[in-house]
Amino acid sequence: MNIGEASAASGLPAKTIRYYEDIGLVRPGRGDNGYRDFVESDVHKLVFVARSRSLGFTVEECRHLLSLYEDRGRASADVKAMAREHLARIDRKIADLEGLRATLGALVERCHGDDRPDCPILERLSGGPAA
Amino acid sequence: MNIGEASAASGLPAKTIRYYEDIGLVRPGRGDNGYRDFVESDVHKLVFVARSRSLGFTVEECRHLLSLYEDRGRASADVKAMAREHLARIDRKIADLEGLRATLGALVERCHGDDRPDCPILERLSGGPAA
DNA sequence: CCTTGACCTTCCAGTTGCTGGAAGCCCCAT
DNA sequence: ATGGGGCTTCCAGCAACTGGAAGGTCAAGG
Repeated sequence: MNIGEASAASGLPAKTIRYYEDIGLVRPGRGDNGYRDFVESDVHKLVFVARSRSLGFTVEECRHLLSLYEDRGRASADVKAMAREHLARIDRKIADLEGLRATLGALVERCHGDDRPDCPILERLSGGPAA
Repeated sequence: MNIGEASAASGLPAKTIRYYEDIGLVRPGRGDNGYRDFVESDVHKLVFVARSRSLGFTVEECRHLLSLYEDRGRASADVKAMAREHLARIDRKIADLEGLRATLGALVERCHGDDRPDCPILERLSGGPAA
């Protein structure tokens, strides 16, 4: 199948699929006309990568997960370890964002937000105590 | 003062300060030797930008905040609106991450993580119902 | 047979926000 | 004058695509 169908089947833009080929995530065959030719297993891989990406794994992690997936004898412990690491990253990110949210939220609350020029947000950014 | 001192005073790497000059966030003067010459107000701006960035504003937003800050007659409503928008973005991001966390956390829980090859995480990535 | 339009190809550039490194001045102390 | 820092510029690269230009291919309609 052509890249357009592969795109429809996987939900990934054609551009992205070409990019994934560039970096060696998929290796579709080629027809006589030079068009890429995707078989079922290629599409399967694309879906796998799309799902992994949507869970926030980096492309390199996807590559790794893919290789684990294709290694029929691999241990699930490897996968679990990666997933756990990723989970920890997510938790850190959430914590960071919640800190931000608290700080910024407090500033927004204190800003009266009318047409007067004094503004606690700018004051804090400019010179107030950090954090 | 030289870029090194400005860096120490603002907490930003010299490289970053040069970059900020490149994109027009600061415009330090120059000495006869070609060295950048930062005055107090330049450092002040750098600190302002550093704080805004650390609150997660994009560089373009920092530029905007800076111009609002320098406009003595601006309305605090403008600032508040930007901050609120940013707050909404943060909230969306947190929600996304929490969704991820839930999905991935559930998968990790269900993965026994030993040396057997079957793994619910890979199964989900490969073909299970999409989140 | 020719044209039209959709689809495919490659390659180059741009995005965001820096960061690293190379090559080459400059300044100060010994 | 020599050494070691600090300063300058410019070029490249990170992630993960995305947009666009220039051109080849294919199927349908007239």
